[in-house]
Amino acid sequence: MRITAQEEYGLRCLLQLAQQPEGEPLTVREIARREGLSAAYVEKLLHLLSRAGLTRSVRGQSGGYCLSRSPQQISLGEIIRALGGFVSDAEICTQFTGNLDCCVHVNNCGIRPLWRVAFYIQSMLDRIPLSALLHDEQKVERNLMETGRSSLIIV
Amino acid sequence: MRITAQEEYGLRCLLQLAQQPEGEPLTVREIARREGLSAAYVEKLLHLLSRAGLTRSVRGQSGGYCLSRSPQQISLGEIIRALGGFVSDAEICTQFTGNLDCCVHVNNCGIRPLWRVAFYIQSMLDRIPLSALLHDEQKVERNLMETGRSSLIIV
DNA sequence: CCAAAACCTGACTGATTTGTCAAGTTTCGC
DNA sequence: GCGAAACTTGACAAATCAGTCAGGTTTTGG
Repeated sequence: MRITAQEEYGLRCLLQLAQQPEGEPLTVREIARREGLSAAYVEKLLHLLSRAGLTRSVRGQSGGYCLSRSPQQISLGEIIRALGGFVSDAEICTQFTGNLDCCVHVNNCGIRPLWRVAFYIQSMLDRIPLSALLHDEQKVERNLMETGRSSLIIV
Repeated sequence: MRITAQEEYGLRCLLQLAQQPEGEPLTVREIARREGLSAAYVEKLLHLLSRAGLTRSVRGQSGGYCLSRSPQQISLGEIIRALGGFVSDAEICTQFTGNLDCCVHVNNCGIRPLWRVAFYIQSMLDRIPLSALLHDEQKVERNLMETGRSSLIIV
């Protein structure tokens, strides 16, 4: 249960784009410079994010990448999923690697409640917009810790 | 952001031990049989859990493994940490793999709020005891979904 | 006392994930 | 046009993780 490198760096790239004035693309090279990553890696991450519909590329000499929606309209959940993401409901108990043909606990699976916890976490992240991370740190943290489950949207 | 195989299978082993009558050890071979895993793998997992203080081994001919505390006193957070776990606060921004000497955003790091989200998730799991997963599935799910953040302890 | 049953441990292999490289294609300024 | 600057893409190498193996040590029943 950890945030992968790909998720972290992909999110950093998006945060750079989110700070950009609307409609002005940022080049891969510039993002790479600002984040201290290789241009090749940033390209790979942005390509992943573009395929997921979160970013838009502008080709040609004065091209670069933009967010395809405003930071308010992109959730952390979407981003995490685009970058390698959560296991989906359909995969549960089908990806079993043990040496039985199927999950031993088909009927009242002891592990399934754990998946429910995972989905709960996911739904929490679905309600936090990218814009929430742009604000001042203390404010974000305060909001996150004080608000209850149903008001996790930080804005 | 995914639950690793090690976390899932380790938790399964613990759930087997949790179903055992107090003080009666369960052998690795029996757990392996019930979960459809290899004995070698179960040994590895239980060894990890023992080093974290969650299980206790009894050597010798009629030995096996027990939980070292009751299922009520072991939290999912502890288990996940024992099995490979969360990044800890101290590691943040020191494990940066980019080509700059340190994190570009030292002062008001755009990524740190994401870590806060991770810690929030962790504190949520710290409040869910292993015993919560022993109950009937529907009940667990209902409890999880209906209760607010401050009452996530399912019992 | 000794053999069987159990745990203990570190090395090893295969699979997956990370991150790089290289050779494209597209666009635009001049 | 044409070359520079940008995105596109697939193959690849390195690092990490999952799971196995082999050879221990400890305990106990007979």
